Amino acid sequence: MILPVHDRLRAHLTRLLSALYGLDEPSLPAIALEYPPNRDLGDLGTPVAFELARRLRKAPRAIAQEIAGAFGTLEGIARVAAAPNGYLNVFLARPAFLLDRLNPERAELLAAPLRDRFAGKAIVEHTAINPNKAAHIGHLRNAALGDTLVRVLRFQGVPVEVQNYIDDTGVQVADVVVGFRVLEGKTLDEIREIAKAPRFDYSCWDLYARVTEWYEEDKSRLASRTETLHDIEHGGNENAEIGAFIADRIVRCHLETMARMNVAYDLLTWEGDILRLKFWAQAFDVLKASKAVYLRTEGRLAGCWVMPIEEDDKAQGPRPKAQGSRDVKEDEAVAGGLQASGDDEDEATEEREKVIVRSNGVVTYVGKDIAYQFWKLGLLGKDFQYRIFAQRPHGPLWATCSSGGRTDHPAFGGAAYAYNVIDVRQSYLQKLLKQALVAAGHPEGAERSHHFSYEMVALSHATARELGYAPEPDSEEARRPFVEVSGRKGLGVKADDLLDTLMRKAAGEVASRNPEFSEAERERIARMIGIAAVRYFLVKFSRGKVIAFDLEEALSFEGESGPYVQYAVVRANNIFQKLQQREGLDEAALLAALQDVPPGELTGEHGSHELWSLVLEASRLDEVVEQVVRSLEFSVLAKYAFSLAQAFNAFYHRSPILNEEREDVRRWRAAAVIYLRNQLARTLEVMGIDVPPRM
RNA sequence: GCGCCCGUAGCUCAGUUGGAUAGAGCGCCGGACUUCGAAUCCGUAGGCCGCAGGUUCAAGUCCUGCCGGGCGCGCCA
Repeated sequence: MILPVHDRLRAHLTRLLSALYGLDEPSLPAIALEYPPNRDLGDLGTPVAFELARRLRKAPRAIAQEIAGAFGTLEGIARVAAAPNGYLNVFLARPAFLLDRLNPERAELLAAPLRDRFAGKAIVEHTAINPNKAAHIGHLRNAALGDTLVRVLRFQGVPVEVQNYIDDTGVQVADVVVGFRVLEGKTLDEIREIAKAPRFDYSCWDLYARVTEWYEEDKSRLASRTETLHDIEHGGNENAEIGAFIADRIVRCHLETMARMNVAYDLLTWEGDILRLKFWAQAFDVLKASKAVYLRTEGRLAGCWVMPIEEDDKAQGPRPKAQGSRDVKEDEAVAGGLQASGDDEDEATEEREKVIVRSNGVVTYVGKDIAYQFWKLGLLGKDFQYRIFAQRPHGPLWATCSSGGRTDHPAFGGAAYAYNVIDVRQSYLQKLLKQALVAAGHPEGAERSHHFSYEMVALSHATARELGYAPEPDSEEARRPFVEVSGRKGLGVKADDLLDTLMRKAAGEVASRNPEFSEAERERIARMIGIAAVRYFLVKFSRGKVIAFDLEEALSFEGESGPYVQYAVVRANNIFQKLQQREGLDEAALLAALQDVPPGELTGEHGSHELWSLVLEASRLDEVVEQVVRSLEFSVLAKYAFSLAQAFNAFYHRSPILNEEREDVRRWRAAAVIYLRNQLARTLEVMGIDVPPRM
């Protein structure tokens, strides 16, 4: 870890600057720390002298020299130097730096001061797939980002509660119910039978596409959707029972899929429970009391409870589009109110308002979400009941329920921070959520609510073609850079298909290199490699970028990929296996004797800083994680893992470790590689990627 | 119309508290396996960082305007 060094150095420089120039701390510039382009210049550097130049009326170089001259001594710092261009560069005490980090007790001491920076629990909500069909590649992006967020927060010591929101009462479930009952004429018992076959979610995927087609052939058929939806909302009838059954089974399929990706949850929150437990009524009281919403008595919104939308956004001309839940836009509206009235020009001057409760008394989607968000932050004054949804090796998976819950559940909700991992198309709604919090007198709640937004996954033309989809040669679709996924049309790469393909390919690669492996061993390792490939792929792009998913590219195990990083760790591990075999020397024994070995290889006396560069770079994981949490940009983490692996591979190729003849050199190299391997494995863990024993 | 996002090498993308010489993968071309594993490594070629202004000691990064593309804006969810 490098952050303790940053902190110590900043504190020292701050004291130094105020003593040297009589500047009081608040007026000091922030001390930026960076890494000089090469280790000859230094290990850390700061341009602080540039910032002070004007104020002190001195040349940056002179300031840097003064600081260097007055620097004194600081634990862990070997020396400082003023560069001719004005940078102040710092050289670390290299052997101590590495030894500290290889000693668990010392490392613990170093990390301790950074531990208590975060107070309170964070809730991360992710995945939230409509429980009516199989998960697809877009859902995998959500889960991979969400789960990585969970892992980086936990890395920092933040207690995290992972929630998966299940929209069991929405149109999409209703559509599949219509499919089974009306198109297929099935009863609940028959559906139960169908669901016993593997991959029930796949059958629903196809059925859902067929229902959509069926609606399109004759719009009057949408009446059965409306009727079914009504039944589901009210409960106590066969449609509701079927809907509940389907949602339950599909959620179990989704959980299996996500488990394959090393993704797990603490709690499933069901929309049905939010309705049944009248969370909304509670939130509504709060909003009314704080005047955040009010009843419209005239105009076209007469009879609606509305929330004023502040800010400059005077959007008009609504364009009909999406429907669905968290994973909205994949299913475009097929019918029903497709024509916007478009005759409200005369009301252009009217203040913008968002309807929260319709004139018929039914709450909108935003309303339910507001109630949920209030609960997440402990501002609702109401709680769910809880049941155990499934048993897992590491403990039960809990789900909300409306009655008959258990008393021995952990405390859920009431978090200090809430992260909602939902794609960018929901930005508007997420903004309203924060506004509602502010309006209800909880600005700090809004502060602590984060919409983790990301762009969608589309398909490359090549991959769409492979799936049997070819746009009209001269159409607009054909000219676009990618093809949009559509649950409605059933066009998309199913998550399990992708995972199957990846693991099959990985198994082939493993078999060709390790023919002696048992089938079980091969499959186990292939699984780890497959996961590494998808998870790395989904996280390496910045979140604001549309991924044009290309199967061939995702299947690559070479170059910048998850398996590349795994390979580096596996090779490093092999070195130490050999060390044990050849010399009977284990890692602990090797490290124990290190203190007395001349450290020339590490300090650069042998003419190269390469080994030290590896150590320094490997130590930056905590800094990278901090940057990742600050920016919520995980591509940084992926690039870090890759560049570290790359640096190791290059080093490994050039410099013998076990076969090095000079004893001291061999030992320091081995020590540095141990540290690098530990850090790289840790980095992979934060990305949800395992390290195979061999590959 | 208004808001948000994207525009960097042939392709796909990093570069997200403004800092020292703009990077990687893929692809192309050429090299390295009797050595700790070639899922690897080394080398060559490839750039008005969309355009134009501005701020700054310093701009791919911040500000303004424009161009091109995507998304969003409902008594849907």
